[in-house]
Formats: sequence, structure tokens, C-alpha cells
Amino acid sequence: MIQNAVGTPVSRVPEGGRARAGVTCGDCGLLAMCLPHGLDRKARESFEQCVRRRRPLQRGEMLYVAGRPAHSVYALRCGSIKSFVVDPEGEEVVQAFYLPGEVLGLEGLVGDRHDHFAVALEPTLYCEIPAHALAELVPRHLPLQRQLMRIVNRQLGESRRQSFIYSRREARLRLATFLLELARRRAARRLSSTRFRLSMDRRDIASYLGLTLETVSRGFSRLQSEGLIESRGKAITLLQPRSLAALCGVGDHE
Amino acid sequence: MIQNAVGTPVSRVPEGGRARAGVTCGDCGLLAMCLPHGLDRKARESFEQCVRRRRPLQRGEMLYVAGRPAHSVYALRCGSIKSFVVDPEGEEVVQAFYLPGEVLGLEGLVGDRHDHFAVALEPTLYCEIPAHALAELVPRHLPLQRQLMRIVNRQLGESRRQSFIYSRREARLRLATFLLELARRRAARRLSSTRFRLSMDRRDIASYLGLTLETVSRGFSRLQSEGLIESRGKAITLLQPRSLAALCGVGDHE
DNA sequence: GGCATCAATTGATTTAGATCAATCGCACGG
DNA sequence: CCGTGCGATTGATCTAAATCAATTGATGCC
Repeated sequence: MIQNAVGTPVSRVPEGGRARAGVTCGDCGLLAMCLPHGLDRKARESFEQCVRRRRPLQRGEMLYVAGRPAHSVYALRCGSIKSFVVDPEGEEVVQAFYLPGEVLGLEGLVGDRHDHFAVALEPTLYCEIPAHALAELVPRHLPLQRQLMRIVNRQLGESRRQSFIYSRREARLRLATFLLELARRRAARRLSSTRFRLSMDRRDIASYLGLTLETVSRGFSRLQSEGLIESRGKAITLLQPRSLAALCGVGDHE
Repeated sequence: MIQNAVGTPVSRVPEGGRARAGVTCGDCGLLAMCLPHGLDRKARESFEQCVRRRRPLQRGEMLYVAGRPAHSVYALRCGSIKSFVVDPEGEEVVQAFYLPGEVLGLEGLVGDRHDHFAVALEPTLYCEIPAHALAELVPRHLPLQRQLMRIVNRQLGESRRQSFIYSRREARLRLATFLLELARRRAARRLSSTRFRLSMDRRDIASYLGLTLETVSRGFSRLQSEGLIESRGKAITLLQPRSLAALCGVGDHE
């Protein structure tokens, strides 16, 4: 449904301006996966000059809206964001979920308009880097160039993996793959990879995986009855991550 | 099937070396969509110094192989290439089809290994740009940087659109979308967008669209019986491109 | 604390596409 | 010119997931 898209105001007026003491990229635990990774102190400082740390987004609040001018690139600090497009029938189609340390809105660097929506799934903090400033910095700093390419390339890989699991038609496999992907990304952030709370609802997961929400729900139930996970609403525990991986990795033929 | 992957030698020894007179980027009709687009004459000449124009690939011949070191980026001059991965059951999963003017193997710029296979679907000419040389040129030439980002971004968009049509489950719609996408890309190359020969077989299309080859075949038959296309094997005519577009664009609810 | 609301689960039925199984038709080599 | 073989088509059946429809459970609000 598009109600979010039309009903919720786009994030606008900043509350904090420049990065303030105590909240710099140097301090940030997510530096290693973020844009300024690899920059020396001096370069990082000029990068920081461009970074705007905004007030938090509330759940359901839009970070940006498809069709509007894209003037910035965004890096998540905490919380989570889903990106989606709206299909001709007016249905939301979820394209990606973003976790802290991930960068979105890169189309702002090349195109001039967003081609999708981005909305917070929970209270969310982020940094905003104006595209014109970033575009000026990139040619001057080799590590920034490399990191940018690495990030875009990673997104491309993720998107292709997603296409891949779509083409495998078994619902339970898509679900298992989805959970393991989340676990992997959480592990990379030193968060528990076996117990976590989903910030998205069943409908979002269904849309992301190309299924209906009923099928997702049944999938969770089935994985639970098989003892592979414990699922109580949004609280998920992976009881047998190895078996889950085996399910996705090796064939289900036997 | 993986037989291609193991049965066919990787393209290796070059036949032509440096770009020769008469075959330069300046002459190439595809310059506008290729990497050196936007470079001034001088910059383009130093770009050309890096370009290797290789002997043609035969149908079925591999351009590169997943797992092997990625030392170059490739630009298609004519013919076509499919890229694919091999799933745990050993089945080929087609990720993309590349047409003249398109660039592949960009992961060579960031990673050090190919993560997928690329194979010629017909006799195919291509240019090879060694990654190290390109990586050296990029920081020095702003238009090259911008073009690189534009190309990667376009690939990301394409991959997301692909995920999107996977999530729409109706087979005939996927097929119609596929045909229109091909038509669009051909039109961009000033080739007929209504009559063309598919260089890939039904199995490849099926894999790309996440369907079985029987379903693809039935889809073609159905679109033909509806008078939207004419399909005789690989020869395709779009009889009602507008209706096809309506099918994909607007809903099928009625 | 109880009720309203919405998310999630579970059940019954339908259906699109997968799967299994023949042909068909065209290109190629003898 | 006629087989041979592979790609494509067509047909019959089966099945996983969509759809339709309750029901249950959690969350927040009065």
C-alpha cells in the first residue's frame, strides 16, 4: 500500500548541523564499513566537514521519496530502513533492507532523482552526505573512490543474490536464506546472529521475497515445527543455523 | 548445466594487441555508452593505450570463469554474452544478457576474482581493459569516474528491475517484460526494436526469468495466439508493442 | 482492566506453473 | 535427399503457493 508514501512527511529540517564533538566518523563503530573507511586523519576530517548528522527518524517516516530530487547520500547509524518501489497496481515492492553501517541513496551521485522510496522501520539515526560535496571529495581521495566502488559492487551482488533466491521457487528456502542473510549481516556488526528482533513485518518480508504474507507465516511455522528456528512474532531465534544453511546451500532433493 | 563451464577453454591468447588504426574508441559507434564516453581527445588516447581488442569469441566460448582471478573489465563490441552462476544443484542460473556497448566484469576493479561465468551466445567481439590500467586512469579523469559510476548504477537498476519482475509471478508478464527490455536496449543501439533474432535459447530465457523452458515456450505461444508477437523459434516480431507494454505496465486485473 | 485494532496464524479451496512425457520441426552431415 | 539429433512445442498430471476466510494473539488506548 502506498499510504506511507503519501501520508508521511519526508524527513526535512535538520536538528543538528555539522558533526559535533563526540560524534565523529573517527569514533563511529561503523567506520570500517562506511564511506570514509581507509581515509587518513586529515582526509577524514575534510570528509566530516560534509557530514550532517540528522535528528532521528520515527518508525514510518520517509528518508526520501521516489521522483524527488536526490541531493544526498545516506549512511545508517542505527535502526533500519526499507527501500521499495510501487508497482503499477499500487502495491509496495520491497527492494532492500538496510542495517547500520550501510549506505543508501547512491543514485544521488549519478542521477538527479530518487527512483525508489526509503522509510524507517524503527527509530533510526543516519548521516547525510550532500552529493555535490561527496562528488567533489571523491576525485581527491583514492580510498574514498575505492570504498565507493566496493559499496556499489556489494549492493549489486546483494541484488543479484536476491534475484537468485527469487528464481528458486520454494518458499521455505527463500525464508531460510533471508534469515541467514540477516544473521550474517548482524554477525558482521558483532550483534547476535542467532537471536534477534525483526524490524519489518510479515508483509514486508513477503514483498521482499516475492511471496504472500500467509506463505511467509506458514514458512516460519514450518521452520519452527522442524525445530530449526523459534519464531514468536518478530522475535526470532535460529536454533539450528547449520541445518538452515544446509537447507539453502545444498539441494533439497532427497 | 555446467558442461560449458568445464568443457570450453577460457578465452586466452590475444590475437590483436593494442588498438590498431581504424578500430579506435573514437571511431566506435558505441562510444556514447562505453567507458571512455565524455573524455576529451587526449584523455581518450591514453585510455586507448590500455584497450586490447581481442580475437572474436565463438558461440559457447567463455569470456571468464567464476573463481578465477579477475584482471580485466570487458566492453562488448558486437554479439552477445550471458552471465550466470551455478547453483548448489549444479544448475545454471542466468544473471544477465549483455549487448554491444555494455560493460561487464566490473567486479575486477574491486574484488580480485570473478563471482560468475560469462559466455558468448554467438560470435562476439569485445574490448578488454586491464583492471590495473583502468584503476590508474580513473582517478585522473573525472568523466571516466562519472561514467563508471553511471554504468555500475545502471547495472544495479537493471538487477533490481529483474528482482522486481521475478516477484510478479505471472509468467506471461515476465516474458513480455523481457521482450520489451530487449527491444528497448536494441532501440538505444538504433537496431530494430520490433523484429529481431534472440541469441539465447529457451532454457536461458527460462533461467533468467525464473521459469521452466516449457513455461517460456507456452508463454511465447500464448502471446502469439493473442496476436501480440510472432514467434518462430528464435525469430521474434513484436506485433503490438503498445499492448505488450500495457500488459506489463498497467495491471492485468479485469 | 477491558475493549478496539491490527498483525499473525491457521484452515479450505483454487490455480499457475512445474514436472513428466510425447511429438514436431528444423539444421546438419552423410 | 534422407536420416539423426537437438531445440521447441504441446499435452496430461501434480503440487506449491495464491487466494479467500476465519480465528487468534498482541498492543495500545480509553
